[in-house]
Amino acid sequence: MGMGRPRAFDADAALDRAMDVFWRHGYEGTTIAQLTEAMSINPPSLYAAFGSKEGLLKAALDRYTEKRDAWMDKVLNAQTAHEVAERFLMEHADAQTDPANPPGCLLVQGGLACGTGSENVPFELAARRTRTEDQLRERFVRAKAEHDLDENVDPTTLARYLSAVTSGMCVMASSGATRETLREIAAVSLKAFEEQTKG
Amino acid sequence: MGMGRPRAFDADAALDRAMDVFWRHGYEGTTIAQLTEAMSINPPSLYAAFGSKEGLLKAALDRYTEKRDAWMDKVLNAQTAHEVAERFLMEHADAQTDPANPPGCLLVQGGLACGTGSENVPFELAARRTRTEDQLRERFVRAKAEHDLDENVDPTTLARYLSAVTSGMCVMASSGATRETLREIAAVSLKAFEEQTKG
DNA sequence: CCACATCTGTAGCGAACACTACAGATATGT
DNA sequence: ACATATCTGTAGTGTTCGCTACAGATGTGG
Repeated sequence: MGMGRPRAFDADAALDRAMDVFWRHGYEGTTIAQLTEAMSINPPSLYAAFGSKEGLLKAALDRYTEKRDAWMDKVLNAQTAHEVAERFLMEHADAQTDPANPPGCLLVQGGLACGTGSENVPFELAARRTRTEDQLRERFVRAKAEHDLDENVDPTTLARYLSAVTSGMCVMASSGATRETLREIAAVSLKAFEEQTKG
Repeated sequence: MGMGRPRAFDADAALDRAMDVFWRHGYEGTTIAQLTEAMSINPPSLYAAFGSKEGLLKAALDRYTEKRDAWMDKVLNAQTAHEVAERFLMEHADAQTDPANPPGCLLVQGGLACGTGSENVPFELAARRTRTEDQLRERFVRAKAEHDLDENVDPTTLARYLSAVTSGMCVMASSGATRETLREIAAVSLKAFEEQTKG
């Protein structure tokens, strides 16, 4: 018994293309026709590989998360909590205005509110955002253990604050905010972080 | 010559219903069927009154902006710039978690990224967000003239920062953040504001 | 070289979409 | 009371949506 005809396209490259479309148009604003064209495959290939439109999104999100984890490693490996916050904010400002990608972040532009039948999509995106928040919190917990952060600092609050600011930057990036504008916001936020970690 | 049969529904009440649907499902996630059911009218009445789905959204946004302006007046009439920022942040935390409305804010949940043919929608929402930002900036310009804010403070930066934070709060509200969580974020942001206005 | 398993491309499926034609209802102005 | 103008409800329109049946292509294992 044979093993069948091999796939004629690279799944990861195709996912990168799909990611871009979802990112630019949101989940519900994206059509299968746009996806198949961007991925240079036909619908049956898409459905054989990913199951459904939502399955494709999840696969794209998995790939997005992979890349993001690698990126977060760089951020989290900074020496101090302050430097973690600084890198996190500034790298976000740059990433969200990187001309190689659509503005903002897939986890926000992908869809905050969806229609009946796609209720799972905002939930899925939120779970990935929470992941980042958790990674930050864990890092700040460690910083407390290392006496890098003060005793009375709440890692959860810090992580939530940074997460909120970068999500807000996504919204502004989607309406054309420049890299400089986002960096300005990041700089102000960093001062808040400093102030918070002193008190 | 007669003036025709009068409209049998209240347009403003219908707009409030439409607003809720757009807010909860986003522009593209909302169907005409959902709208007509929520508004308790039939499609021809909707189209006679508002022209199109996008026309209805704009009318709903106009009504939303009206209410928001009244709300912003209360905020902007605070005595000091610091109190303006405090009210703005805290009222946002409360409004975005008001059980009477869907979580977040129509201007964000409505749709950051839309499909081909609806490119105008994110633009329209962004314009309304910019309006709020402009109102804040003008208020901070005044605060500078009144020597309430220091000479070297940039009103644009302050307004952008507050706008970014509240937009970020919208994202978090959409994934179930509680009022207390948002207030915590608002409190941290306010410290940033204080720090920024000192330096 | 052959049986088989899987992929590819064409072509199109039913359902849901935004939107509207039309006929009847209900007001106004004279 | 009557002509007119606009609204309402029913019942659709054409289009696009996500998705798939099917036949031919292309590989593997024996």
